[in-house]
Amino acid sequence: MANQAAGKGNSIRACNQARILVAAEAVFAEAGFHGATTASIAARARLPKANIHYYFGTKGALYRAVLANILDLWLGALDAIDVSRQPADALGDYIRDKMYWSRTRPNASKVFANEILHGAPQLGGYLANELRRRVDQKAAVLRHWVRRGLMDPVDPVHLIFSLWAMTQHYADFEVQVRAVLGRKRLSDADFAAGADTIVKLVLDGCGVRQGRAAAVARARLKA
Amino acid sequence: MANQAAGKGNSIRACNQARILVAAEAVFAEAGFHGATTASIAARARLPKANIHYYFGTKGALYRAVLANILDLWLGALDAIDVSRQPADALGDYIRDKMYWSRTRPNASKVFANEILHGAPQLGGYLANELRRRVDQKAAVLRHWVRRGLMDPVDPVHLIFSLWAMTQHYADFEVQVRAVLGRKRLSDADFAAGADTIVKLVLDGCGVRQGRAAAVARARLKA
DNA sequence: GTCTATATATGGATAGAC
DNA sequence: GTCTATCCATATATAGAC
Repeated sequence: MANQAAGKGNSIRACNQARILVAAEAVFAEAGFHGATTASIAARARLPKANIHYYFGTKGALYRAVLANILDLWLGALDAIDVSRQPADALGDYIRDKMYWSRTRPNASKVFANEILHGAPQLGGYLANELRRRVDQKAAVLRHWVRRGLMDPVDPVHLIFSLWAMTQHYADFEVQVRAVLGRKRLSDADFAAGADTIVKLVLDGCGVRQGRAAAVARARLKA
Repeated sequence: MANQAAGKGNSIRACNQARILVAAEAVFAEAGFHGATTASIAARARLPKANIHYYFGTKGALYRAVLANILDLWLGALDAIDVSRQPADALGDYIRDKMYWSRTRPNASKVFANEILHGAPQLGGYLANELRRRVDQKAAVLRHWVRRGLMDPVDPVHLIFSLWAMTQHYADFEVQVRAVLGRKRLSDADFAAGADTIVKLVLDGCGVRQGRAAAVARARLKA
């Protein structure tokens, strides 16, 4: 009887926790940490307010759980920038990947942006450690491509900042993008046009040599 | 007597209002609208809390006053993109101008970013009207340069989004930039390196023809 | 015109019934 | 394990003394 209750309880638990996390991400994205209320999160999750505290203890703990989910997403994205690949493919894929997340998970991007905007009180350690190390690795990859003559000498870390800025803009500043484009909702075509523009800016802006041009650059380096 | 009192009162009034506005911009930037408290704004302005309400009525009215100040700043920046100028100069100046504001008025940028991030409840009208019209004008200028062969065909509106995103990133995501660069404080040199990277990305990314190359492009168009 | 002291509302958190 | 009812801290706003 206890086991059955526990089994059923765990199932309800997992389901309710997931519902709360989804609702919380949306509410934190819309209103920020202080603007979000446990009542509004509960209402969106269609659960009584006390359940929020039952499952996550405090509003702060729930917020940290939402952030942890988002970091999992963010960590994977930089994988595209791999030294074994062609810079054009790697950078193009990374940009389109980030735009995919801006389109499909705008709330995740907004919660992250809000956290950074207000001084990263929860993520300070993550930025200074995991993220910094990861960016340093990817900067080394970009420097390698520069040395091999596959792209112009561009400051790799500032380039990465620009990649983040341009792609996340479509999630974080979505209201402004919609207003300026005169759209009620951003379409897939809008995101594609944005991605194309960013890819061209970055590939031409970094002087990325593709195909025959890359081969010529390699040959020149050997001579 | 009444005049003297009024004169003195107006002077104190102007001074206190200005102090409150400066303090409010900083607190709204750090904490967002809901996170900011009238008490913390008053403390930063070194005035009693009740003065905030005496001068601005409500917290919301004070917030709108801060936003209005920021829009004055923002409106001027796009002036650099003028049809009578060379695209390289215009785009370069615009980028360096925006970076200047990110460096010297990061709080203004953060308050604006926070407002947009959370759906622009106050600025929705401004975005759909003034800003949209202004972007449309500047997009026409960029299209003109494209037609004259001075730069590659690039979607002008998405290009403007990227310009905003890359430059404002250094104010809005300053904590992340600092953490990744391993700085306690961003130096003028850091901002200069960022600006140089963005200028190169944009000028080369848009295939902006300068000097002799521009003359060749013009000659080709005539032939 | 300035500021202290307070009214009122909201929201985070919890006790205790079911 | 779930939820109603309630406590208490915080924050906006104001009344009224100076």
